[in-house]
This record gives sequence, C-alpha cells and structure tokens, in this order.
Amino acid sequence: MLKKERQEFILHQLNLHNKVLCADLSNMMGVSDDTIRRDLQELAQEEKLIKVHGGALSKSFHTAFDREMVYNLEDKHIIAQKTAALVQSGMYILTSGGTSILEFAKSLDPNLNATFFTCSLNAAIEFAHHSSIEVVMIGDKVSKDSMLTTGASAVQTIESIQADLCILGINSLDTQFGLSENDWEVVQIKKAMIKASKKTICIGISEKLNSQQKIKVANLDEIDILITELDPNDSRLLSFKHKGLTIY
Amino acid sequence: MLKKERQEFILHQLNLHNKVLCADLSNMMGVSDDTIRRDLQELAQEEKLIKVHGGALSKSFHTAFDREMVYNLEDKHIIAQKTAALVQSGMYILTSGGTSILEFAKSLDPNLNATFFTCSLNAAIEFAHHSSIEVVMIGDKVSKDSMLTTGASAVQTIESIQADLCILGINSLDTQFGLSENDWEVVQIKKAMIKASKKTICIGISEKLNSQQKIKVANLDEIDILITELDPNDSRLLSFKHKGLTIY
DNA sequence: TTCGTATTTGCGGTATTTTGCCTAATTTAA
DNA sequence: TTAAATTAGGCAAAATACCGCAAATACGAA
Repeated sequence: MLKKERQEFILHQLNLHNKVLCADLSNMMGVSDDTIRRDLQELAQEEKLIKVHGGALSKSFHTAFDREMVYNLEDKHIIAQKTAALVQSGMYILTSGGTSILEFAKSLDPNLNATFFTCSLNAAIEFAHHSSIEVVMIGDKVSKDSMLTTGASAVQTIESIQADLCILGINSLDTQFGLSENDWEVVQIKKAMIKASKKTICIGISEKLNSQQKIKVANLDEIDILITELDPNDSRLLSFKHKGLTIY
Repeated sequence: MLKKERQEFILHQLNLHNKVLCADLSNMMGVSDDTIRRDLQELAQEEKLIKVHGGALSKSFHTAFDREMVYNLEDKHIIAQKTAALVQSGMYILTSGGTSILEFAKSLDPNLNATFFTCSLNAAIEFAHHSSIEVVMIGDKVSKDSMLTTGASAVQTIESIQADLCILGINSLDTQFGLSENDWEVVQIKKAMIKASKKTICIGISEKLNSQQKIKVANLDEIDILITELDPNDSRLLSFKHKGLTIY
C-alpha cells in the first residue's frame, strides 16, 4: 500500500468515525505503529486532522464540538450513557432531535447493530458516524427552527414503521399536562413517533421537568421510561415514578 | 512496445485499479523502472494521474477522497457565485451533495425565494440557514460515505417532482464517458434528479474534468450547463463546449 | 536506401524516501 | 504511585528516485 493511499484511507476513516486510533489503523493496513504515527504527524502538519495521544480527531468534528459549548454537557453525557444502555442489537428505533439526542448518538457503542429512523438532520449525521448502524432519514419540508423534517409526508412515513423504541428529547414534561411542545408541526411528528413504537423513552435534563408548553404531545401514560441526569431515586423524580414511569 | 502504447496501458490499469506500482508495470511490460518512471512523470505533467513515491494514483480516486478537504476553497467560491447567479426567484431546484454544493448554498442571496429539494443532509442544513428558502429533505436510508439519502423511496420521491433546475456536484466528467460516479446508490439518485428537471447544471472544480469513474450517471447531452472555476473561454473547456454544453 | 539528427531507452552511481526496530522519555489510566 | 500504552529520535536496510551518459531506435531528408 502506497503512502498516499494510506493517508487517504486515514482521512476517509476520520470522516466516517470522527476519530481514529493508531493501533486500529496499523492493524487494518498491516504496517507498523510508527508508520501510522508518521502519517498522522504529516497530516496534522498539513492541518488535515488533529493529532492526539493514541490517534487523531477529525478537524470538522473537533471545531464543531468546540463551537457547541453546551452548558449541561456533563449532565447530557450522563443521560446519553443511560440511554445508550437501553438500546439492544437489532432494534428499530425512532428518534427526534435536540442536543440530548445528539449526545446519545455520540455515546452509542460503535459496533451496535441497530436501525435508527429520525427526522433530525443533525441526529442523522451523528448516527451515520457509526459504521454498523443503519440510518434512515425521514424526508419532508425542513423546519428551520428545529432542523427537523415536518409535514404530512413525514407523518405518513412514520406511520408505516413499527419500531421497538421511540426516544424523544424533552422540551417540557409535567405530571399533569404530560409532554408538551411549542411547535405544532413538531408535535405532529412526535405524536406519530410515539404511536409507531412499542415503547417510548423521554430523555432530557431535569430542568425541563415540571414545565409546560402550549401544545400537548402525549399524556404521561403514553410514556414508558424517563431518563434524566439525576439518580433514579432522587426525590424530584418521585411524582413521575408514582405516575407509572420507569426511571433510569 | 511503443511509448504511447505503454502510456495508454498505464492509464488503463489506473482506471481499473486506481493505483499502479512502478515495479509491477516494469515487470508487466518488460521495460526498466526508469522508463516507467519517466512515463509516469510525463503523464503527471499532463495531469492525467498523480505521481507518488513508488507508483501513481488515479486522479478520480484521489479527488474522491479529497472531497471533504477544503483545499480549493477559493475556486469553490467562484463556482458558487456563478451558480448562484443562475438561480431565480420562485424556482424549484433539486441538488445533490458535495462541497461545491455546500459552498453554493452559502452563497445564495438571503432573500431569495426558492424551494430546494436535496438528498444531502449537510446541504439541507446549509439551505435551511436562509430564512426565505424552503428546504425539502428527501428521505431514505443514509449512505455513510456520501451522507446522502439513497434508495428506492428517495428515487420515487424525486420522480414525483417537476423541478426547474437540477444542480449536481461533479465527481468525474469526461467528454466521452460523460458524468460518472463510484457509488451505485448515488448514481440512481442523480439519474432520477436529472430526469425530474428541465435543466441540469454540473458544478465542480476543473480537476474533476477528464476523469472517469466506474458507473455512468449521464451522457454529456443530458447535461445543459457546466460551471467550473475557470474562465468560460479557457481552452480546457473547449472540448465540452464543442459537445454542446453551455459554459459559465 | 543511407545518412544525420532527435528521441528513447537502459545502466551505473549516488541521493532521497520510506519503513521497521530499538531505546528512552512521556503520557494515560487505574 | 505504578504499570501499560504511546511517543520521539536515532539508526539501518530496502526500495525508489534522480542524474548523466552511451547505446539503441525512430524519423525525415537527400
């Protein structure tokens, strides 16, 4: 394998997975670690990637990551881990958008075999970074506020799916009013997603709990599992537990 | 074996395997390494291939992975400007993905009233940044290499559209072989897009010209307009002009 | 044809590049 | 802190590239 070829391959892998490990690459291509390290060094010098201990990161990923200085990143990471643990191999999963979902997408096991359906452009991109995951983008008009596809066609597509799981980011969740949103189009999508799935999981930071928005998406009894950054036994979650939700 | 013959053979091998080694070629043809090296040097000078230590790489192969690199940003900017000038208010436009398309999306007049249909996740996001533009994401399985939705459903959706314009990023364009790609799924999408539009515009840096890939998307006569970073009167575009393409 | 000229080719010698291995220093994770 | 993994730098072997030259070949004109 020629040097240039190797470097193209590395960049390709980087575009696919956003990160590469020296050891993996040397195994895949049958050359020594040293060679890979020298390649990465060169590419880093050409500013085509970012060299880190043990491998390299994609530049676009890194800068995008920096830009997205999410406040509650730590919390969202916890949520993502808990949610990822619930996903099993072979599942068909519907997801909405939002930062919690994006974090979740990043936390997935790289070798997970599952199929994700989503209306969120950004979520689709994140899911697609995992080589063994199938991603289906649900098409329709793009709603600019939420970066979701919304509309009758999207709803219709969702209705034609029978998913194992529906994972929704929370905007507002309330023991009385249930799950609510402000955007009518998005509500239609989420409603359809819940209906099309055997189980519904809501994820989001605890801040979003006990608040309401204009339009109802679902009653609490339509939701099966609630995941926040809090300990499942935290008192703030008690009222939801009493309403029959499983807390993680 | 004549020199011309040899060079033809080399280019043929290159189209087949995307790479050639000096040593292999000299063995196959029974000439010295030096001769091969000199051949490769000449062909590299004519921009027919890319010379690397130990052999050479096909141009299309190299530029295919170079896609995400923002090397030719200046060129792409020029292309984007020219392309944006062709878009008129009220148009329905189909677009593929690729960096040229992304640049184009960024260059659009913020107040333009048009509707864009696309299979590219990234392009959809860029288009959506313009408040007055309608964006329709065409849904289907996400192809990870290209970050495009591909499949029968996407093709079917495209077939139900009657667009004014189809704007495609070039991977390889050749006066003989026409527009070509390496990914079968993507080819199906592009074919459908061309069919669904009154006019087809191909945009891309001139590097991509005079190279071929495995699968044909369209003959030259199916393409109406070609846009590169070069001056429309540049000699390198002459052969395309003679084939009936309008050059901008 | 035959000659002269230009091009092409192969070869030897010398640089340069690439790669793997080694050891010492550094970083990471538990 | 310790143990394991990763890195940096030096070194040597092999492969490859470059240079100049001479032989071989092709080509056009007399």
